Amino acid sequence: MTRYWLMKSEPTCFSMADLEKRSQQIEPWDGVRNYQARNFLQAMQLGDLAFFYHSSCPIPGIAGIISIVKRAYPDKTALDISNPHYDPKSTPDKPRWVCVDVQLIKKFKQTVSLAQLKRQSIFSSMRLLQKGNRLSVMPITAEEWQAILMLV
DNA sequence: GCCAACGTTGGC
DNA sequence: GCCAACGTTGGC
Repeated sequence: MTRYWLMKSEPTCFSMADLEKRSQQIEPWDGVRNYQARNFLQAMQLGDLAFFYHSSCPIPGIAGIISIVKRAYPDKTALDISNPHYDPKSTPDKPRWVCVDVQLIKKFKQTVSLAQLKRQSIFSSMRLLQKGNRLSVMPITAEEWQAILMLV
């Protein structure tokens, strides 16, 4: 059974438009440095779908749909001392962080904005809208997924 | 730039 | 194990 997720990225760092330009429109989703988010990455199955969310930008919101095309594997950026996400506590023997590969499925013509989601009470229970929520990877229910697609 | 909320660190 | 201090996230 397909499961649904939401994955955040700051577009100045990596955007939907960036993914669109990649070879085969596939990219490792790396740099996650939060244990709860990491555990969600590890739970992802091939073919799971996710919303690509743009954060910390003029119009925060969902920019499109991506698919998990490679299950969790060690995140090499944690071992690279020159990488901003370098973590000295992660080692090749005991990698602490993981990434998955994602592939572009659909880029929305217009972002489904956070403001739009907030306008409808059906979304108020979403983890994304909970006060103080900062998780960069989170599950979405099938109902939430379908309801958001109606806004595209 | 501000600030609330959260996670992590480290002293005790 | 507690908790204050600090760094980060992310909307506004």
